[in-house]
Amino acid sequence: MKENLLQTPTEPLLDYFNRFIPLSGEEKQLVSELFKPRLYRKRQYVLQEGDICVQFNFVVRGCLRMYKIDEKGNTHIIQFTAENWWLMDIGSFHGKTPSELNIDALEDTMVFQISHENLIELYTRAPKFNLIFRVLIENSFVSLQKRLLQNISSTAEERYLSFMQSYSHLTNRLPQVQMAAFIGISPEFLSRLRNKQVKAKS
Amino acid sequence: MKENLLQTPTEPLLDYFNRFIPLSGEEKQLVSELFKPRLYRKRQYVLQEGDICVQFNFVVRGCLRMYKIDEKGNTHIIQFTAENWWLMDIGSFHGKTPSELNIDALEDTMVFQISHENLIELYTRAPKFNLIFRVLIENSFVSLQKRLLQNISSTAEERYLSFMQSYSHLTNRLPQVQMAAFIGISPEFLSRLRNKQVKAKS
DNA sequence: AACTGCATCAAGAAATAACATTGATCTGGT
DNA sequence: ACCAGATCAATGTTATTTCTTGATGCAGTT
Repeated sequence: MKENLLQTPTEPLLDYFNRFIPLSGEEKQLVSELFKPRLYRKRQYVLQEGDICVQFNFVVRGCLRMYKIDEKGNTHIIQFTAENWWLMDIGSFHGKTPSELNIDALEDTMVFQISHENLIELYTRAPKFNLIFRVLIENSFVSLQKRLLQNISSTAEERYLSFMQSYSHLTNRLPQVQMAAFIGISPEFLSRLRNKQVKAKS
Repeated sequence: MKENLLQTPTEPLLDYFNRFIPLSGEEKQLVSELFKPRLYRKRQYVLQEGDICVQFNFVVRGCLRMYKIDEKGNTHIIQFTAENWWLMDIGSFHGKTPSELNIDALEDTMVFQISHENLIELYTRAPKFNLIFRVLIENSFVSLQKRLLQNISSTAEERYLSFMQSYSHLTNRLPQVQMAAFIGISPEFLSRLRNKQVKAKS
């Protein structure tokens, strides 16, 4: 019957920032005030197509996915986000426009969220965060570009191998259907690829 | 990979109102405009402690539960809501104050929701709904009172038996853990009670 | 025309998670 | 000392999710 949770202080988040640049007491205080904890359960939507993305999310534990569903009903995963990473639909968040993407939880997931409004306040009252978030975005940008390149230049098998390398921390946590939707192949074909790998090794 | 849904018209809701008091075409129109369909999957939150309850929910199919988690982490279920019933945290809804309660789905559940704002509009443009919702609330109030009385005056076994009677339509649909949390006993003890009943009958 | 790289569909198998039962032991109130 | 009920741990039982496999199809190569 224990279903309690959510009573968590902002520590993991503060630790995260601190590893970036040490924060002053005041800044910590600000973070604690402006970020709100929230629990999403497996399969729960964090953002649904058509809604405006109004929260910037930091995952404390669990795992989220951001994806698009095409006209045929197929799911294409843009990003997995597990512990100590950020996620939102930047376009929708900054443009305040309806999102074409969905975000939902692959596991029970605890996040800290900051609203657009509060983020602006954070920037104003502690300009240091401009730097922090700039670096964050730059990192994300780089890995996005890398992935794009990967994608347009490789076969399914190559993409699979590369995924296994880059996401080694997630590969035994994610269902294969989800990996397939990330790599861009059918789950059945992924199953066959893995099979082949195993056989090749013996 | 098909994850589409939600294309339902407002019919079940209109039927429901119609059985109460026949609606005019205009009123039907209003209902269709102001209530929005929404699908919650099993275990998804409809309302989370600390949020303001901004929607009045009518369950079309599936089942919701409203509950409180106490300091020890124990869950106490206030209400189950299945087909053709209403659910929300009235206090939070009207007072626009953060709720102390949670609502989540015990099955995949389809609801029609009306926001506070739109409900006011509904009352203004079709005063007949004042009557309808008054009667609704009165009914709920009566059964709540009944339950309270039950609760303070009976042993676990009596409460169990009474539950089985009053909720006969739900008893083979709800997991026993949930019934236990409603009746206010441990799931183990509920299991023993049932066992006893079975034996008593033979 | 045949071959390669993938998709789709359907059916089972395997793994995991949710739920239920049972025994043992404990507790607070009569 | 007894009763109503809790708690803990182990085990059994379903369901649900995930994975694999075979059959078949199709669009581009070769």
